[in-house]
Amino acid sequence: MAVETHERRRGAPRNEAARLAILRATASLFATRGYDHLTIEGIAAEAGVAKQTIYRWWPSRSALVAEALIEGLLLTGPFDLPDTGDIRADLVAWLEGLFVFLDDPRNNALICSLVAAAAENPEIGLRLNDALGATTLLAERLDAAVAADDLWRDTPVQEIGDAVLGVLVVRALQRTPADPGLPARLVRVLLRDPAGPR
Amino acid sequence: MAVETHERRRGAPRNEAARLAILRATASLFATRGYDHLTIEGIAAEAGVAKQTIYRWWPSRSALVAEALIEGLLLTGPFDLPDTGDIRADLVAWLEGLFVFLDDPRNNALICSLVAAAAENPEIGLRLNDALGATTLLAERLDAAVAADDLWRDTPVQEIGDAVLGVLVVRALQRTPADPGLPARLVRVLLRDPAGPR
Amino acid sequence: MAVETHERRRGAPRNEAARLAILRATASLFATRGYDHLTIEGIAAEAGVAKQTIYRWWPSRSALVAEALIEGLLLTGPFDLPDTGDIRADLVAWLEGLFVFLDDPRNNALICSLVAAAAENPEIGLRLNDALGATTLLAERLDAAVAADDLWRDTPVQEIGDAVLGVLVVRALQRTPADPGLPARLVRVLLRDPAGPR
Amino acid sequence: MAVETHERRRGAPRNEAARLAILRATASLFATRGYDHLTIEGIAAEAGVAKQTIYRWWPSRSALVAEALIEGLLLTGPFDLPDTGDIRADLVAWLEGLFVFLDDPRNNALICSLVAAAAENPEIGLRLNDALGATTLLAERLDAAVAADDLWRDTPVQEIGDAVLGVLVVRALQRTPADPGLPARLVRVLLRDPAGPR
DNA sequence: GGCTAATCGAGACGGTACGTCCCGTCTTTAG
DNA sequence: CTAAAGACGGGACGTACCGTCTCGATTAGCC
Repeated sequence: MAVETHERRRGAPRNEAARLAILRATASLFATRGYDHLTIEGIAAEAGVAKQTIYRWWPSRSALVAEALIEGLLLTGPFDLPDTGDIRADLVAWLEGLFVFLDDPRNNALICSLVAAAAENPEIGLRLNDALGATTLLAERLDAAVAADDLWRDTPVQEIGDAVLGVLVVRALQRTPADPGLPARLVRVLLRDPAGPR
Repeated sequence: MAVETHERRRGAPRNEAARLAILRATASLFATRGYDHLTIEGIAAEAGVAKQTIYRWWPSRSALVAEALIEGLLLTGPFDLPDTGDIRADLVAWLEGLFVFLDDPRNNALICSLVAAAAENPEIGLRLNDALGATTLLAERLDAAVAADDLWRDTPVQEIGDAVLGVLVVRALQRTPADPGLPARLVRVLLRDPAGPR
Repeated sequence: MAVETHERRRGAPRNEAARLAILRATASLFATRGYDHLTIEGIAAEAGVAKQTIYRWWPSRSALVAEALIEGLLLTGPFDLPDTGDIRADLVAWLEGLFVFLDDPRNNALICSLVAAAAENPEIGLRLNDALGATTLLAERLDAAVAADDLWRDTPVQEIGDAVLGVLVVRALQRTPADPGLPARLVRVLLRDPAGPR
Repeated sequence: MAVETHERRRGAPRNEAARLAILRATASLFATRGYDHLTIEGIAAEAGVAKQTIYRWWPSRSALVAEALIEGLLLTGPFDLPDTGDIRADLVAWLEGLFVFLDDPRNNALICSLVAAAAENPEIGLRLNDALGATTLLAERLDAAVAADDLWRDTPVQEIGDAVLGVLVVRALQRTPADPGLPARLVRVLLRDPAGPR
């Protein structure tokens, strides 16, 4: 019978309060100052912690950001994806919400900072989908729509998710405000209705 | 007309050799060391130039990168977009080339560095399209295809370009190698053939 | 004709005010806190100077102390060596002054700190003689006394100086207060009068 | 009558093996790395002991050195003081041995390290005499010589010992190699023969 | 030709953050 | 109660760059 022997190490165990304080300080400073300007010393000071305690558990600044992102401390999402039965209308509404979010320069800067962090740490790139809901919410909804025959059977759900996230990232990097028709046009491209106009 | 308004100042004129040496040093160090690790002092040393000469003409590190990008010193492209008459096949071939490019970790790192620089400087984000050919090449080709009735009249060319660039960026940030079918699936999503299977 | 071409280096010249502020801060902190507890960061802060400015010109903490010692910022001396014609009486008086100086714990600590610094940096050891006057004052006086036939012709002046300094150092390290007869006994040993008692 | 007053505490008794390992590690690291560079963590690692075990029994780094010195782990002496009947010749020979010892830079560094430790801890200063034999050996010999009427009755034995030790310390701090005549000149100063030349 | 103004190299400077080392204390498991 | 293990807050280390500045040297236009 597989007893969990769990060979307990000697010495004081890791201080969970310190870990949380560090991640929270990371999130707070990341949001207010951006990824550049985010310093280990600043985090340590904000968290009331010695620098070495950070270096003991995280190999880099970007790893801190990745963990804070995973813990949901960086992006408050999810951005609700409505379910009215019309998959295209729902998607347009969801994208409109995202573009409104991006219109606030502070949010735009937040996304840019996340992208900068992702450029240093692949894990952040991988988690960006989840964090913005492009994977969890969108993929589930698309899968359901495919199952309900609202979309073609061979719809490449993964690629659509990447494209949505990609457009968001690219527009965030360009700091161009979205024009009102953008969400609809995007949906028209990504979920082209076969009965649509030639 | 066209009077030489350029009111000639007194004193020594700007040293073009220094300007070029600086941009070349920027490009070289950017390619080898990445955007983080790119330092003004390093560029000055590599270019055999005083720091002040850099600060005199560029406001920031990212401005240097932007100018080097514009001058075509960072990305050797363009990645040729073939023209066989079949817009979808051409696009698939072009994307395959880009994903092969991204499969080399050094190129992937280069793109990530560019994205990191873009996160600091919107101009770099705007130039990324051009640099990767997503605007110039792709948009022209799509416009031509629309004109030739190979694509719907209302095809949102701009959005497709953003989506293509976005997918490339997102996959670069995730460092995931592309599977062989990806280019075809992407083209199927973005340029859905209305005569395709339901 | 030997013109002093004095090949002038380019770049800003060394800031003499900063140099002095650093040495003065060194002296001040050395006197108040002791050699251990003397930190580069503390000196930089006290002098209102960047750390790098210190590291640019001095290789180590002990080099700072050595230069401060040479500049006469550490020991206020000289401890006057009286000249009444009686070399032995003069020496006794001088030593009494030195032992009174050592009786103050702060002065004792100062000497111990200097010895600690000398243990790291030979130059400090070499300058200790001068700083305490054991070389300049004492040696001159002894030489004069030899010339005046008040001491044997073969009196090893250098060794007497070392012995005097050595006794002071050893007693400082032991923190033993000097008993009143010590100076006289020392002089009796070092400048034994041939007509003295057997 | 020798009652065992040593009120036996509860719990595990002090681990003598650990104590010895710590002192031996102290001595080893002190000899190889010097007093600065001697760290509690280094000693603990070398001795295979927890830091707390050191802090439980010794108040400071210098106390460790003091105890290692007392246990004879730091200086291998004694440097034999020959006894040929001629006190002056014996002393010259003994001093020559000491200066030869000091001529090896590693020994010189060892003495400097001891002096640095003494600057922090008076006890080490007090033990230095014993350790170098300046007290035990020299003082006994001088006392015997006085008793045998080879030296004046009022010879200040203590001061001569301090002077010898002092000269050694000062020359060690100056890192000046001794010239061949130094021991003889020192003995001439310290044990001046009244029948000597004027 | 002298004057003024700008550029350029070199590099000193005050400052910030880096990542590492070690301090002395505390907390846990083991004996 | 001792001991090994090791986490912790703290402080200083020596280094790397930042962006600004002060130099001497050079190169133009202007009187």
